[in-house]
Amino acid sequence: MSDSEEHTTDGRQARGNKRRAEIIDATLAVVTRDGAAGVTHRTVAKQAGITASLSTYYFATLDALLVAALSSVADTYTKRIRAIIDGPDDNLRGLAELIVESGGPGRDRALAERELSTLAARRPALAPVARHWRENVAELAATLTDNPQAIDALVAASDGLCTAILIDNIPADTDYVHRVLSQAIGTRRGH
Amino acid sequence: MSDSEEHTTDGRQARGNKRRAEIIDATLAVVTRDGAAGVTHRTVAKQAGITASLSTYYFATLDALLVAALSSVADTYTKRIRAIIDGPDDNLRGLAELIVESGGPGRDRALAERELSTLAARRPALAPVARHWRENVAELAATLTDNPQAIDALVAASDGLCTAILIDNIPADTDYVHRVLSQAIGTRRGH
DNA sequence: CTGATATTTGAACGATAGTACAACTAGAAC
DNA sequence: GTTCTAGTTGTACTATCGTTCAAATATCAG
Repeated sequence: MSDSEEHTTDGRQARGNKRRAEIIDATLAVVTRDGAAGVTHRTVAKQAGITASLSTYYFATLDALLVAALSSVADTYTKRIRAIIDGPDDNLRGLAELIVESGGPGRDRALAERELSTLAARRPALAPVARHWRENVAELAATLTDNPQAIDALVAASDGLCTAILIDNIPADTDYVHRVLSQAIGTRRGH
Repeated sequence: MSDSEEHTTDGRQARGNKRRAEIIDATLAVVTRDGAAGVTHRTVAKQAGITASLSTYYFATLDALLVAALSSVADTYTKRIRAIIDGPDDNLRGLAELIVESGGPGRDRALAERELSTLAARRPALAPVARHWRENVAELAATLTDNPQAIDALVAASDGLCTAILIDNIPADTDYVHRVLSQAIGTRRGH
């Protein structure tokens, strides 16, 4: 935020944006705890420590709220994956670390992303947002290989690994996840 | 059903089981249309052409109904995958065909399975059921390779591919899916 | 036939939801 | 200061929900 913006911005706009973000955070907390089905204006308001009227003031319909919250998760992932791609470290390992976060600090994010793609399966309008994650992972994969099948396999495996971690089907262990990803993309052969 | 069972079975039991199955089918239809969140005794009853009281008679709580419906999907997948393993054809291709069904005749089933695993991420009691799919696919993979990473990569990729098909991110095409699976398991090298 | 049991139906309760709306407060511009 | 606009609050409506319960009907066994 440049200085010029700071002096000309209506303070109420900033307040509104901050409040909007708080509501979205609260929504994601509710999604994590109760699933997308648990998101109501009242549950979110309570979680955010505000009145339900405020929630409806900022998000006119429950639908708008849900879409905004879930879309914000897609944005977060985009940023994270971009950072991995642009960073100095091994992209595949970075991806493995991101996936492993699904079992820890990134659990709410992973759950929300999952709710989004599940919702998108029934709501074509949401599909583009849901595809972001895949597109981002595909972009990262393209830095590792130019084989289309390998790229697609890595994208699919990444998704499946997140789910497996969410349901405690596999260990949230970076080395393990890295090995599976390597297998999928073809840089590791078991025998 | 053997003859002896037919002569000794209380007709009311059969009626009840049939009704129970109808209600579960209606539930899955509602899941497909509106998601798990759309499942209420009333919506299911309407879908099944019965009264809501009947729905609550057979499934005492909404939770019991949801769990039963989603679990039945896991059973269906188990049977299908078992049939592929036991069948005469190529297991990997059979798996590809099963995955491709997610975009067509098996869409409701795939959606329900997805709702189940999403629910299971928040409900540890459901996790064992949600893991069935994975365990079944892993068993099928074990007929193709004994490399643990390859097995895990195939399981993860299968899951991810189903999702991608559900959100129209990839073509529901058997050859394509088969190629990606082959890549993941390591039987195909791009170059 | 009677008594037991399974199935079916409808009414109703308390709770919660989405949403609408009006009044009030706060911030900004002139 | 006044006027406009954004933010905040509380009330209330209609609708739906999960669940409970009792009555009626159908099926089965003796």
